[in-house]
Amino acid sequence: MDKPKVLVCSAWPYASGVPHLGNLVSSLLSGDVFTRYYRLRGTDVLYVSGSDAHGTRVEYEAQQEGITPAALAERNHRRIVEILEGFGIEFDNYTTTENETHKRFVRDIYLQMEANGYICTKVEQRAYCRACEKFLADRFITGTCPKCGSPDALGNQCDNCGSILEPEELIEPRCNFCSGGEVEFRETKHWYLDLAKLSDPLEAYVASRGFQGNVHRYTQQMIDEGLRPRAMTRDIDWGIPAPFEGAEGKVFYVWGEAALGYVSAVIEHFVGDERWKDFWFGDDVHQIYTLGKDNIAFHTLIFPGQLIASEQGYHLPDQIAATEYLNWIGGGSFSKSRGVGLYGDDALEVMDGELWRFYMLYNRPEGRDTNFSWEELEKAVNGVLISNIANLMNRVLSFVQTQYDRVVPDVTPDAEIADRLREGIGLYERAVDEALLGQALRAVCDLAVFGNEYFQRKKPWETSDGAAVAGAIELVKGMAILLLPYTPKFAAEILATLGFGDPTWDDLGVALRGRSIGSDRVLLERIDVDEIREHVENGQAEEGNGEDEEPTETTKGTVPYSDFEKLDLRVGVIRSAEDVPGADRLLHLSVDFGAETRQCVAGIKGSYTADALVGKSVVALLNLEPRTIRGLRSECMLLAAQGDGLAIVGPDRPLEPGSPVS
RNA sequence: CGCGGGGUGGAGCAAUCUGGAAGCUCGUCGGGCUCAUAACCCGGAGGUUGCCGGUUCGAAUCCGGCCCCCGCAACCA
Repeated sequence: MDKPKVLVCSAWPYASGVPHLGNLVSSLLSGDVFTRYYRLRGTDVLYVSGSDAHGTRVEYEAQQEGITPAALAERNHRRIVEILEGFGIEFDNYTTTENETHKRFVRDIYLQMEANGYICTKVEQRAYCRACEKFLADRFITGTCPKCGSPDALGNQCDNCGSILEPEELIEPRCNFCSGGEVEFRETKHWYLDLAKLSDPLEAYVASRGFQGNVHRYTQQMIDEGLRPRAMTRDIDWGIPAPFEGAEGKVFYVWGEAALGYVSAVIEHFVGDERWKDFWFGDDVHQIYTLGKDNIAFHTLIFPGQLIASEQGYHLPDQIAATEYLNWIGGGSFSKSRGVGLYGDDALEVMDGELWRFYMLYNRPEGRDTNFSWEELEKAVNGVLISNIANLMNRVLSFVQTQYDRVVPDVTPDAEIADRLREGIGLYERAVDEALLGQALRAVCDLAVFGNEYFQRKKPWETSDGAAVAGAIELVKGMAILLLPYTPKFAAEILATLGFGDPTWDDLGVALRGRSIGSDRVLLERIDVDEIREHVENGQAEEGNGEDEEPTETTKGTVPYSDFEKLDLRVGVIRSAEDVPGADRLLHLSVDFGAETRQCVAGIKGSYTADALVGKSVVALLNLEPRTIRGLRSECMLLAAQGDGLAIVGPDRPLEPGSPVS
């Protein structure tokens, strides 16, 4: 890669929430490392992304909170910007899909695609809720599965039997937005990107880029299945209005417009000036995209397809740096509602962003999914970064400071070090070229292991071996430069002490012999993982407990008795309990309340097994608004106390099922 | 038979494409050093590479079958 310009693009975080560690390492943080690396090398780099403000999820979350989608998106956008700052992730333009430049660009490019014949339309039957007066995405419909008869199949799939369904197949479909509204099917017209027509140019494009590993696999899989037109419009309110004739009231599908933000964000950055074209036309630019594996097809097929269809001659993505997943302890996906995982804002509260950067990049999921673990966090931060790397740097710096009066011995550094350093730099460069940022970082760690061994072996405190000291400090400088993209603050402090206030890649070749260095001691403090863990787990307990949003104070304020009276609390007996397939915390219970038996989906599997629950007396809230969880309708809520694990609340002597609680 | 990824000493990984003495980091046990943030260095123990079968002079690696874990499909990259 030796192009004069590099455009780095990170996948757009959804404004329906805030990014978690997995989001960060896959997209935003990886992009930041690339950007810092190429900038360090003197390349003209631009780094863009933004918050994806639109779509059903934002609309849904906003409705749950009772605010407008725009307000929710704006609030989350601001939170994301704060998180980026906390992790030291710096953009040239971090915008949102709500900006006018983007909206205008999306309309224009779609009209170009249409004019060139790459947009087709299709009239289809789509689910519509009369109560909500809107069309529903497939996964917002629940009904009875035509294959297995489970009453809780979703519009796109039945979780019970695993069948892939079409929404029309559901028996007695219901709306999930308003919890139970009747669903009917109405005809509606949608505008499609004709990927079938783009198939040949896309295959040629994919072949020309030689994508590696997972990117190649996922893309090839889609090509092999045959590319089909993909709907780019939706019948929802929140989004960018589709400009096609007859498309009034329809908006673009989020994935049909968010990626176009890679272009519009560059245009916006250069405000009216033509320089944006240097990054989007011609061959002097190399484009890198950072994302997680689920996003691959959008970046290798749909987005390039859109650019090709516009026939404007846009440069197509060169490098797709897609990671596997960073999962939570035990291997589950991050999920805010289940209280699984660690989100950007919470992470920054318990540990410095710079240390998180190191941890995430050291454990960057390349080649396979990885799991977060406290042991790994401690190992990476205390063991590798602090004890090994930072200690070596401090060891050598303070040696020169105290034993050589801050002057690097003016002798030729030991060639062994120069060789080793050159080898390490080579490994690092090749790894970054292949988007293996974790591997590149490990090359630096290996240099630190070597450095400690070398210093020990040479014993300069006994031998007064100037060449060894001069060599060691060259190694420290080299490692610090290699670390700049990863731990920018720490590396810059080391380099400043060595006299490199504004370091560049070329400083790798600048000899330190005979130079004076500063007197600062650059130390990183070791972390107390147990304490961090405790903070995180307490925080999760608070959130996982109340479905109520934003518990602002420690006390929740008072409620009038009339409000309490509204709660229909009763004693029930659990008659049956079974695991919910594929869910790690949920149990599907049948609870006897005397007059009736209700089903309940409870997130208590972590503390109770299904078998242990049968026959247990519990207290439950019966008139809580029913909710469909993982396709199963939950008709009541068990009360459970949250402390050291969960404890189900029940009567303290046996009572008739159905007895009221007050 | 939905698609994909993976199973290698206690933990996390490398080697698998291109078969040829099973390697690294951490932990553990023992020793050393004292320039450095109780850091750092050296040595030992610990694996029949998920299971079964096949190909081969030789299999972690190739082929076939089976078992298990994870992800995708819900507010997720």
